[in-house]
Amino acid sequence: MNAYEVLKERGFIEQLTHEEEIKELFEKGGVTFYIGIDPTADSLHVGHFLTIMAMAHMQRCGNRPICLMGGGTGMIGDPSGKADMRKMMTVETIDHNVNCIKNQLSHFINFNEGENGAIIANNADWLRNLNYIEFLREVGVHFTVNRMLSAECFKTRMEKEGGLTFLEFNYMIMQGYDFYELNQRYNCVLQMGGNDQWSNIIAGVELIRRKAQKPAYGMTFKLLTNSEGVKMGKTVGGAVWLDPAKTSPYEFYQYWRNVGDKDVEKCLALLTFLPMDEVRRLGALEGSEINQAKEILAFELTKIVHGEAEAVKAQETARALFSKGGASADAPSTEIEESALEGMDILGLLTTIGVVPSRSEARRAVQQGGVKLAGETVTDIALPITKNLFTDGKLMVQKGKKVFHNVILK
RNA sequence: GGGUGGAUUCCCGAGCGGCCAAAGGGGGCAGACUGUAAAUCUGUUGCGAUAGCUUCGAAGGUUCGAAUCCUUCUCCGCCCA
Repeated sequence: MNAYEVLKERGFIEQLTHEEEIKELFEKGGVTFYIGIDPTADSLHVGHFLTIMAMAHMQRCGNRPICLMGGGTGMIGDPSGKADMRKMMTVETIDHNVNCIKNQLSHFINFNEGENGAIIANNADWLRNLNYIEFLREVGVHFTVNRMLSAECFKTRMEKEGGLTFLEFNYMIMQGYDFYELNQRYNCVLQMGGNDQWSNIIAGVELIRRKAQKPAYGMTFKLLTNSEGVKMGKTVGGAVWLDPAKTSPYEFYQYWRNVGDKDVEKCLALLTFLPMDEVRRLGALEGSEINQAKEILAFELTKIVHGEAEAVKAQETARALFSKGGASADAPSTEIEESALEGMDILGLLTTIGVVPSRSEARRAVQQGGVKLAGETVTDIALPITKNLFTDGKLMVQKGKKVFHNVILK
């Protein structure tokens, strides 16, 4: 199967600039393509992961990926689909983030020397030293404001009150220029990205075609949304990160274990390497059977991101906590000095281990019957925490149905 | 630069000088029902020990009393140039 067929079958593709030509291109293989990543944080998150999977599939089919770090464009901030202007980032933060992300990428993409070993590029290399006048003459001439204004990606910002600054308006041209540079340097002919990148991608395709008189193509992926159309990979606490220090493998596993029934098949197809026959079989499971599919999804995905050992651990922990009344040594845990128990009540315990943010909230949880110690529901909001509640120096605290926390006595 | 409107608790959004910790919705949390799903229903949603304390862009002021009135400042929208 060539890359086009793989991506098509798994449901990645949203839009293509030149469908037939792209198909032909992929049949031949050996395509150099790029995906841009903005260094807005020091870790990648689930949103990026979808594009990384696409990149991995592409590479497996014999194409050469370029990961373009937005060290230069990051200084502007992509306004696509954003309701508000982004905070400006300092060069130091951007460079720091670029390094962290580079490191993470190497877990998923093969950067070894070789025919289709991936390349890391950073647009800071050519964008930060641009000369304004020169740039306007060389690149600016190829864009009409009329056309830019009609771009979908500015739409929200044109209608919203905050407006669109000139700085951000230029983002599209910058990204278009990136594609041109990569085309010149590496003969990169295809840009891929999330569907929110469509306008930016077209800008590059058109620039190359006009300025260099060479073919160039673009492809966008479906955004990872759930059946209600809400972007996935977001929790109240923020994004679901790939960095285990930001989102622990257990939390990561649990996020996928809890996806909605309707989203399982899509996630399996897009986020794992399981063969499509298997994906379809799992997605067709009905009723409580679908839980098997969710376990597999969570396991496979955790395995890709955090490695097999962590995935096994997360799965075992989850099984133990949810089936056997909740005892697992690998649950999230906090160590407490024995002396700290002095005068501590249940509310104090809940806040110190961080399962609730305040004593008020802890009280509510207890009053509503949502707190269990070692499987026993707590009814007394003033319950003192003493050593004899612990078994072998451990106490399993449960808040609600899904939050488990081990307290370990030191 | 001129005119004008606005800034309210996580978000949107009501708010008569006292009955406002502040309506309503969303979201969150907890409970019931379940399959660690969805939908639904119930409760809850500033901090705190009941007391009490600190909130309504910021700082002052008027008043027994202010989110509500006045002054200055900051930010933002709209209109005109």
